[in-house]
Amino acid sequence: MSIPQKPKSSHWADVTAFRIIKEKGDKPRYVCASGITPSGTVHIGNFREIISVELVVRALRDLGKDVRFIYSWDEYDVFRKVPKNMPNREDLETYLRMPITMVPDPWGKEESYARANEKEVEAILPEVGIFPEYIYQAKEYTSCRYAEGIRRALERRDVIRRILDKYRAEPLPDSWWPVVIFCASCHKDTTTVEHWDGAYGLSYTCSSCGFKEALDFRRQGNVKLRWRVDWPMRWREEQVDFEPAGKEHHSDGGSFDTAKQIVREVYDHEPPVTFKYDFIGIKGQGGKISSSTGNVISLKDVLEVYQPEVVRYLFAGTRPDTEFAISFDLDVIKIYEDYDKCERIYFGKEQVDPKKLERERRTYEFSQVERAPASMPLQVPFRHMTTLVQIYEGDLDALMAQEFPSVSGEEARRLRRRAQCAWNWVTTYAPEEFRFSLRVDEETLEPLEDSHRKVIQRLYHLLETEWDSLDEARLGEAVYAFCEEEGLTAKDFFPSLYRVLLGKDRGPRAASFILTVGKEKILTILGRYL
RNA sequence: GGGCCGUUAGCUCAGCUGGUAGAGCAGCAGACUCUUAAUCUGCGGGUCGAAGGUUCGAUCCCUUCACGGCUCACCA
Repeated sequence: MSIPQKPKSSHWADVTAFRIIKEKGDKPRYVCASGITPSGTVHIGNFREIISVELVVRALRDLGKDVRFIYSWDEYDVFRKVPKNMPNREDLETYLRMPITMVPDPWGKEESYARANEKEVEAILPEVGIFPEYIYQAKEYTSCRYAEGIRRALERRDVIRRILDKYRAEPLPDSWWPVVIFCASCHKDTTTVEHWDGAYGLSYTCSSCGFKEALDFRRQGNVKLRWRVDWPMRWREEQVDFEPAGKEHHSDGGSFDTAKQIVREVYDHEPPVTFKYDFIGIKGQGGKISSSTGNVISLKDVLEVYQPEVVRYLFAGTRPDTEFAISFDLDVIKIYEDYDKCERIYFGKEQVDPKKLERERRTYEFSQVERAPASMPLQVPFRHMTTLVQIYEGDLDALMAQEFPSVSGEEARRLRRRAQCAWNWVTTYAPEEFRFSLRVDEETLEPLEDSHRKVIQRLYHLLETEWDSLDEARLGEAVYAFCEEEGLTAKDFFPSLYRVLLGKDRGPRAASFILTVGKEKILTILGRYL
């Protein structure tokens, strides 16, 4: 197609896309890769890798480029230890040293431990609009796809050793090989290479079961390259143009660094364009995650509180090399406000200086699961949503039907999702002051002094007769007037009102709250005090 | 020891194709005879870690230094 003169915007994903085209040249197709080892629950930190790639993929596609987006499950890897958050830990221990694809699923649903971890991710990525092509490395290895790559590594093992030794405290021993062999009999990696025939033949012995054999790795797939060699080999195999990596891989002597050297000196190929991404912290979560995932925060957990667009916004709006924390505390409200503001800017409802405009618009586009809506969706602030959702006691169907009867389609889906998140947040993470439940079905009466009861009664009559003409200000004034006439101050009275409505001394701003709750429910409750 | 990243208003941070700094919260003042991160309006001016350099001009580029943090030196 063509090589653009400058990035589409100053957004980091556009800048990276521009770099890829500039460094790799004008290609009919670009390969962007991501990958992790499913050796445990895939957490939100791992998610940063895949969404970072996805954003760059989008940026390239927005430039009219054809992109292959691959996600490698590096699952032909040894089961080293049993993670703390797994069930049936003792059973799992039997499988230590085997590839994680041969360890059973501790939940007993999937074909393997690796697959169970993979499935969880694959099932949820579509929710945030991410659709990579998955590559299962155990399948690739066991089908002997990488035989040539393995042979090359064996041939140049001295080169590899020299590269790795530059950074090691202890040089690799003479007996070191760039491969790991899983015993064909007991499946463990406790094997020692005895001999390499200079081509495709390897012989080994297993210290666990005593098994020994000579194999041809063009026909037998239990030989794999060690991580630091495997990565560069696959760069060439898939012709990868772009792949980011965590900061731990990016320092000198880190695996990305050595892979860069190995791909050049062993595989005669250029490394992909890259950047490093920082870790993700968690804030205000306080160990409230369900026991099924232990203390590991996964994308699923984040989606309980943040609607998909906002999750994307979090990552799209932060430079990858910056560490940030995902909050589960009061900051959630602020994050939603920021997203809504970005949305308003995108739709021209809020003015911002031209420099920021371009970036904000792009961030909004990148935040969308599919594409940006044609017109601005109805915005219901998260804070307000927490009130609504509690009035309806989590009944989202009723909430949607009664509060937003005219909203439909995608707009309704987003709103409903936000309502669900608000409910989850209120019930799980919000501070106690945020929670309430209307005493619609609670028949027990609060003991009230006469003057307080009188104000309640007068309020009842006012609401009954003039509901349709009341607004927040008028209602507020009226309540105050009633108090004064009964010789009460607002400060004295309001706790009673809240006890009557919610069974506690405090609650959301009274006037707007009453109007939001609705005539029927309010009169039901207040009517008990007539 | 190597590498990387920070150091900007009280706090949390934006600002990164160089043109003498912004936002939120806090704070202060006023409005509202209501209350949860509760409403409205106005205000506040920080040697942009330090010292050099490049430039007509640097928070933004280069060098050095000081703090703080992360990471590799085992595996993946």
